[in-house]
This record gives sequence, C-alpha cells and structure tokens, in this order.
Amino acid sequence: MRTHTCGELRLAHAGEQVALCGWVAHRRDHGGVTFIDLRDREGVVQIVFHPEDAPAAHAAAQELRGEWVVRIMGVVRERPEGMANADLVTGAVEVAATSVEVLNSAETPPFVIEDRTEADELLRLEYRYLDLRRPEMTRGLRLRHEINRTIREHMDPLGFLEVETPVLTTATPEGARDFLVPSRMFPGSFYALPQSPQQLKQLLMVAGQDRYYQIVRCLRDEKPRADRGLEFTQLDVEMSFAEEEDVMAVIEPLYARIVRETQGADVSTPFRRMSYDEMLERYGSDKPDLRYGMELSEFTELFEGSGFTSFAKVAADGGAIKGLVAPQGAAALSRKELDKLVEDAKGRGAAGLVWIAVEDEGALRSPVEKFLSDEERTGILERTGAGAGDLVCLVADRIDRTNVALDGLRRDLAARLDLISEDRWEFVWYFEPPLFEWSDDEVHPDPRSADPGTRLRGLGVVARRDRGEVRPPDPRVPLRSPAPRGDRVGDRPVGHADGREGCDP
RNA sequence: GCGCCUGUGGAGGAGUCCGGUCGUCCUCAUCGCCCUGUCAAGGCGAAGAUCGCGGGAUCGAAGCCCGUCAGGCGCGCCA
Repeated sequence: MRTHTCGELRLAHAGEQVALCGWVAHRRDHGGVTFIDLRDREGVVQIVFHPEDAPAAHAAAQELRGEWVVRIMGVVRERPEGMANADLVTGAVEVAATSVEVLNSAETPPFVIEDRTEADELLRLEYRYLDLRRPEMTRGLRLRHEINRTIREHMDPLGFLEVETPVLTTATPEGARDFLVPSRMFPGSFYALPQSPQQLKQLLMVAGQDRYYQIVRCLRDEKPRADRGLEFTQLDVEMSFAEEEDVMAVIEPLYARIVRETQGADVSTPFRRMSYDEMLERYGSDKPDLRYGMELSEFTELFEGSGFTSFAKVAADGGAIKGLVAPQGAAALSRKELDKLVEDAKGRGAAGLVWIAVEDEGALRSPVEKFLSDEERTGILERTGAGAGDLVCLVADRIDRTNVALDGLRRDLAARLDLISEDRWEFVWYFEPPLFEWSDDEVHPDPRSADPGTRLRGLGVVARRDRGEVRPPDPRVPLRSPAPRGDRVGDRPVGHADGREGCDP
C-alpha cells in the first residue's frame, strides 16, 4: 500500500520511487503546476503535479479537496534551487506524482485542521477524529508515550515490578467522591472506580512486594477545573524498607530524565526542598510556580493599630496581611486592569485587595494612600524593596483566604507581566504537610493522604509548569473523552458512594 | 452549591456600555474564474446569519430588562 510515511522523507530518499498514503492538508493550484501537502501522523510532505510530466495525475489533482484520503505514487527528488522549505522537516525534498488514487473523499471540515485552529473545544470534541489529526494532538499522544516508556526504562533496572491493580474496587470512606458502576450480579450494589490506586498498597506491601510501580488511571467524581479533569494518569511508586532519601533517590533522576528526554531541558538535582509551612508562607500555595519570583511578604504586625481601620481590624482579629510586589506592575497596568485585580481577589474569596503604585521619588499612588502613616509607607517599601514603577498588592483576611487570593494574583500577574520562563522546569519537594486542616466550622483530618503511615512523614513533589504537574502541559490533550451528556440525576449519580454497606463486591 | 465572564454566516472575532445609519465589518474556510514554484500561495468575484432560546418595556432591539439553556474561568470541593 505504501512504501514510506509522509514525514520520513529526506534528501537521502531522492530518486526513489515511493507510494504514500495520507490526508490532503493543502492544495495550491497555480493554474499549471499544482502542489499538495500530504499529511500523516509522522509529518507533512509536498507533492508536486506537473501538467506536462504527468497529465493524468495533474488532472486528478484538480479534484482533490481538504482531508481527502489519497494514495500517491511518485518519485522523491530534491527541490529546485531556492525552493526548499526550512519550516518542514521534509522541506528539502518533494514528491513528483505520477498517479493519484482517491481512497476516500471528505466533506469540508468544520474547523481548520492545524495547530493554529481557534475552534472552541466543544466543537473540537464533537469532531474528535478531526481534532486528533492536528500535529499538536499527535505531539500530546507521543509525549505521553515517551513519558511512559521513560518510566519503564528507569524503573526496571532499579528492581521495581510494574503491577496492575483492579479497576473495579470498593468505595473507601475518605477523599474524593467515587465513580460508581452498578453490579449486575449483586443488584443494588456498586463497584467504585479507584480515586487513587494507593488504596491497594497495603495489600501488596504486606505481601512482600516491596518495590513496585504502576502507571495508572485515577478517577474522581469532583467538579473539574481548567487543570484537572475527572480522570488522569498517575505514577504510583511504592517501596518498603525505605527512608525519605531513598524515595527521592528514585524519583529525582526519573523526573529529570523525563524532562530531559521529552522537553530537552535540563533539571538540576537534587530538587529544592521546603516545608509545607514555608511554602504557604512564601507562595500562599502548596503547588507554587517557582519559575519566577514575586514571593509573598507579611505585614500583619505593621498594621496593628493602624489608622487604616479595615487592616487594623484584620490584624486584631488574628487574620493575616500579606502582599507581593509586581515588578514594573504599576507602569504596565492600566487603571482598569488594577480594578480587575481587586475584583479577581474578591472572586477568590478575599475581602478585597489594596494596590499601591510606587511612583518616582518614592511617592505612592493608591486608593487608600491617605490612610497610610509614614511608618507604614516606609515599612511597605523597605520590606518589599519596591521601587519606581513597581506595584505592591496587599490582601488582608483570614490567612487561608489571603493565601488563596495572593496565589491567584501571583499567577495572573506573572502571566500578564510575562515573567514566566516557559522552557524552565522547577521541581520542589515539600515536607511535613498538615495532619489536619481547618474548615469553617471544624477541624478534620487532611484528606491528602489516605494512609496514616505516610501521613506522619508526608512527602510530596511539585513541578509547576503551565497548568500541569508532572504530565503533559495541557492535560486535556491526550485521551480525554467528551463529557457525558444527559442521564444525570442531580449532582451525583444515583447510589451511595461514601458508605460501605452499598458496596458488596 | 456560590461568584464572574461568554454566546453574532461553516470557524474565530468586532459591533452591545451610549437602541434607529446593522445583518454592517475583519481574518480564515467554502464555491466560481484567472494564474506554471508555491508552501497559512496570490488576484478577482460569489454564496452563506431568524445575532443561543423564550418573554417584556419601547414607535423601533444583536444591543435595554427578566427568565432559560449551553460553555469557560475561579471559590467551595478535589491530591
């Protein structure tokens, strides 16, 4: 059927008779000579039809349209002087067609099948088979493949067995809500799909399977977010007789290798290490993006008894006043954008946000400028080191809300001010996550670990890049299914996710 | 569960604050004609839309008000 893929042809193939199969990406008709860009998964190559050299093929080419599937016979040749296309890996050559066979015609696609497509994701999901033809989507699939392959190559020599655990399990009472699968054999009972395969770890560890891993799907029936779908893939590593350093000695080289082999970027090891508390103090988040600065500073005691009464009240009530400096933020942001920062902070649950623009000569411009004492002005400038053109943003609220608002602000400002080095990777280990977390009305166990054994020595790793953690930058790229439509009853499926009694299997 | 935003020819957007000149415009796609070296080809032309849906105020609505549906982002939730 075919002798080569479209994307593999190079100068070395010149002179060869080839047969190619692929999709018509573009047709360029010059009235005489006509070009087709033929695409398959491996890439794109230019096909040229000359009316004199191959009249039949040239005539057939006039009928071709976008996304038709064709088989081309022809001869690979070096492109004429000056006609090479450096943007294509196959750009040094072209295929002079001698015949065309239409394998399938196609309707006009509803959106452009190229990386530059701007079609709404809903439309792309509706025509998933078209969307997946886009090179970007192919890259996503390939990236996932490369990551998985790298993991397997890395883990095997270290003595880890790759295991599989059941997909149909029983519900566990903690953590996320389970997806449920009704059982035909046990009417009225449900299987639960795993939120995380770690729930099966004790079984294997106690059984003496002291080093294993799995690349495994996790499913959580929780409200999705931009960076979080209902299902995702996790690398689950378990090891017995290990200290923290042993775990890190396995993971750090693996992650560094994944980044090197799939992104071509170097990651320095050992990774940074930080306590959970320090992370929250400095970044307001347990998954901070460390590719840029804008660390948070604390001002709570500076505003104790302040004439700016709303801040003074927060300080008196045990809240926190924290802030950050956006370098040249005052110079870059319009008044409208500044107002938007305040609205976004409120949208994230904080009482508000106070921005202070530092002007030349250290003068301050702010909606609350007249409430600030001289001591507070110098205190703010000294602690932040803010200079002319910088923008200081302060949030005063209960500590958790202050952190949420400033974490969001920090990310928004980094994007707005173009502070993110996209090709950089910054990992960090964090230690000592809390055993309990505060809720509005109670204290309850922190759900981040289902296993009391690891809770005492919590250990997590975070690599903040784009929206992902250690996974493709856009987690929606590979393998996502369209959201289920209809057939929903309220917010949750019919059934009982949290108790054990409904889960015989 | 809550908040904010969005919905305009096949795709993406402008127009909406401040009603009439708007089914007006831009880029891409589609169709036709021209064109023998382009590669997001180019030139000329054409076709294509009950402005998400329903109701209301108005002489008059894409625009204002109410409702509703769909989607996005964030909070809660979630590791």
